[in-house]
Amino acid sequence: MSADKKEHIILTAIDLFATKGFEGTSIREIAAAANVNLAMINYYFGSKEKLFESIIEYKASHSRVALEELVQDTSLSPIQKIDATIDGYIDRLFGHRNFHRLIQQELITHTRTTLQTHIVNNIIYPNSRAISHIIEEGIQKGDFKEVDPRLTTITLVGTINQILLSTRYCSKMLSNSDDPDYNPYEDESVKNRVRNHLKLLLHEHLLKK
Amino acid sequence: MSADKKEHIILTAIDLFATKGFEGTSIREIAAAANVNLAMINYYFGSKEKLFESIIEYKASHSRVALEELVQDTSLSPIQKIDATIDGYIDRLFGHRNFHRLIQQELITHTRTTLQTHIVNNIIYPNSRAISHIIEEGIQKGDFKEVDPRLTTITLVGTINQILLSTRYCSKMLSNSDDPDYNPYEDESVKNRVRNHLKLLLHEHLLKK
Amino acid sequence: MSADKKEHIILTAIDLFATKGFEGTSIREIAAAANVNLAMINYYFGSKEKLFESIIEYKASHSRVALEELVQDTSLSPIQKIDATIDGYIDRLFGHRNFHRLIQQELITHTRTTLQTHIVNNIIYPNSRAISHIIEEGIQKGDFKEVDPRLTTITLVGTINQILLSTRYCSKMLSNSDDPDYNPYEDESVKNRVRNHLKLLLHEHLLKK
Amino acid sequence: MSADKKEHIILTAIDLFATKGFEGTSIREIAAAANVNLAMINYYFGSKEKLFESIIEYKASHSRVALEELVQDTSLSPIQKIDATIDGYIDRLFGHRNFHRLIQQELITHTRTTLQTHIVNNIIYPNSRAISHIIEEGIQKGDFKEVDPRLTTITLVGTINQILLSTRYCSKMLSNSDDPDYNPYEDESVKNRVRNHLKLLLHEHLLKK
DNA sequence: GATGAATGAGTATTCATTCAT
DNA sequence: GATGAATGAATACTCATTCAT
Repeated sequence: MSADKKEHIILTAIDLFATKGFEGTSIREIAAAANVNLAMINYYFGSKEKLFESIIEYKASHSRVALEELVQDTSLSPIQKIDATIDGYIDRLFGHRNFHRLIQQELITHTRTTLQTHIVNNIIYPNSRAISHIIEEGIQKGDFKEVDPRLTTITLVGTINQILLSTRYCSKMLSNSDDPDYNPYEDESVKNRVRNHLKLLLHEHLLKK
Repeated sequence: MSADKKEHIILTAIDLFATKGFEGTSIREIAAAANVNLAMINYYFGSKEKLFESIIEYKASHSRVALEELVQDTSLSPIQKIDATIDGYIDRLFGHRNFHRLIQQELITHTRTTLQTHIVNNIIYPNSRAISHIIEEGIQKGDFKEVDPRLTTITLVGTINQILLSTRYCSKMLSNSDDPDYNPYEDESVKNRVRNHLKLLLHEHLLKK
Repeated sequence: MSADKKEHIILTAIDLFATKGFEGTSIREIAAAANVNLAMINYYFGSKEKLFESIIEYKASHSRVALEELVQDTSLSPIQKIDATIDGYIDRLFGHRNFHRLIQQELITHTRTTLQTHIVNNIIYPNSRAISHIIEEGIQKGDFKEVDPRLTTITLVGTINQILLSTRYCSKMLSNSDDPDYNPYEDESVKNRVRNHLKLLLHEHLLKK
Repeated sequence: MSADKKEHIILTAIDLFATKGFEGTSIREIAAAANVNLAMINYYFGSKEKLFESIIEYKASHSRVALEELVQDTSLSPIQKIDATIDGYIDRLFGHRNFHRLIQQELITHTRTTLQTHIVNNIIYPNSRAISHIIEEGIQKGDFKEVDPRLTTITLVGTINQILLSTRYCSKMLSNSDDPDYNPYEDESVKNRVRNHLKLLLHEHLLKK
């Protein structure tokens, strides 16, 4: 099968899984939505579960986070790294919100434990730890106050996740909108507002006066 | 059927739905786990979906949030209300984390739109709005800075949600533990740490110097 | 489900499995032939494999062989026991030839090893050993010659099995018939011929002159 | 395709079919085990069923039984022919037991009727009839008693078949062994024992005193 | 001639739900 | 009111086979 077709199936599956959940999506639906033969999905991915794993793998390799490099960049001050992290996170997660929701769902439930361990150990935790390292570096350098680096990281990540959690909730909270067609994640003013809020919040929390 | 039995089924279902997702849980499993007849669940709740709605309803009525009252309490200052909110949220959500995860799952996915609208409109949004009101009150009174009340609310709620998201992630982040049997949510030191972090964070963010 | 219906399914399945093999028979076919709902078979037997096991169990309990008693019967001489065994075997196996073929198929193939072990250890081997015991008793008593008891048993059992193996082969060999509708197993003259042959053969082989 | 490759596929298929049955074996498995392309099997043999037929054909032509010649050999007495038959059968069938089991399976079940007819008419029955002819010749010559030639043949063939039926049964009966790795068919002492038993048995049965 | 890719029809099994009692 | 039995529709998956290259 062409790599294109494989990618097409994966992208289709991400949207469906994100929208209806893993168990709530049948490979029939995926096949229909991707306009490919039902048997081919099993033929090429092996099983529904392996398709899921392929999605994780695909995304992990295609949207590799630049956080590690950021941590080791010596040309930036800690607070500049925090700002860059906020900007990068918002751009990336808002853009890939369906995949992000997929991951969130997988983390909430306790089925497929080994896959979950993989996601935490190789995707989620490394990112969070990188942010924590930046904060620890700032503390060490004397730029930042003696905050709780892990919980500060969780606040940063959690704020964005809370926004991405539900379109409906986000629309109501940030735009007072009940319009089901309004997409707050592609509204630049919303993104800017989130960026400013997080930067303000973390500057106050981290920087010594 | 006795109300007790009904409650028993609901509590059993919450745990299963939270752990395996709505579509990932069969009413057979619920019947077996609750030790009741399979047909009885349909007989009393009507359908699997209606059982889900009953869970929402039951929880909404049994753990009604005291936030509305808090907002209107004139004996407390805004920052005292914020502190009380943090304490209350942590206690309540950590204690009912399975139901909370259930709600989160429902919000992430887009199936059962009307139920989701119900949850957002009647449970999640009112709570968030109440917190926002407290912040707005603090701004109006001149106690708080001119922050973004909605996003500050989202930070408060999102931080706790991020912690509740995944036991595994939480254990690694807050206790450096890979032990699958360790339950961070019943570790008082973890709860205290979260409380202190959030209060420090929000005091800095909200209070004028 | 009524025991009758369960039995009906089992009897239908025996015929189909015997005719088309285990993997060659679908539970769809069984359901159709037994005129029951497809899902009910899985509902009551658990799986196709468990249905197979139920067949074994059912037959084992319904056609318990009287061989053990025969062995310990002190009123009969060893050669009388051999004759009784021949008569009993022919009647029973000719009558239940489809179940018998089922067992044979299961023994030839090496799938479902544990079930096969069960069949050999609990059904086939005990019967053969009982016959061997009779022969050993005859040798010990001085009635029989010093033959190989195990191989003599195999000859007895193998002769009958060879006849039951294939209707077509049996018809050609014993009746010179190519008529596909002719059933040699319900032809009394065939049964008699087999009985006489086996008795003559074994008398010569076993009895001292 | 080279004849070698074709033969390789056939030999691989014999083992798989014998072990797991015709319907229990997929051509995918055969392709994988023979290390050839899946499509090639269909391409060269036409279909799974035709592959089966090719196996029959291949074996029939490669292990053509010398029985016909034996019958017409005038230099041997009837009892010498019987002895030669016993020796030849044991050697050949023990050596090709997988192919033999394949044939047995095909005879037990009633699927593929025309193929079965072919096997009976062209392979099994001619062999059995040849043996019967030897016996009839012995009777005619006055060497043998007036036994039932057909049933005596069945006893000869049936005894060997019963031994070949199941490794497990054979091991338990002839070696009191439960060791799954023990192969009684390559144990020379077992073969000798069978030879001696059959010769003794048939000499007594056939030869006039 | 040989084969990777594709597919329609099939498999066993599980599901939520209904119904007769 | 309560429940064992039953069922139609769906599930993931596998199959032998075909076909374009």
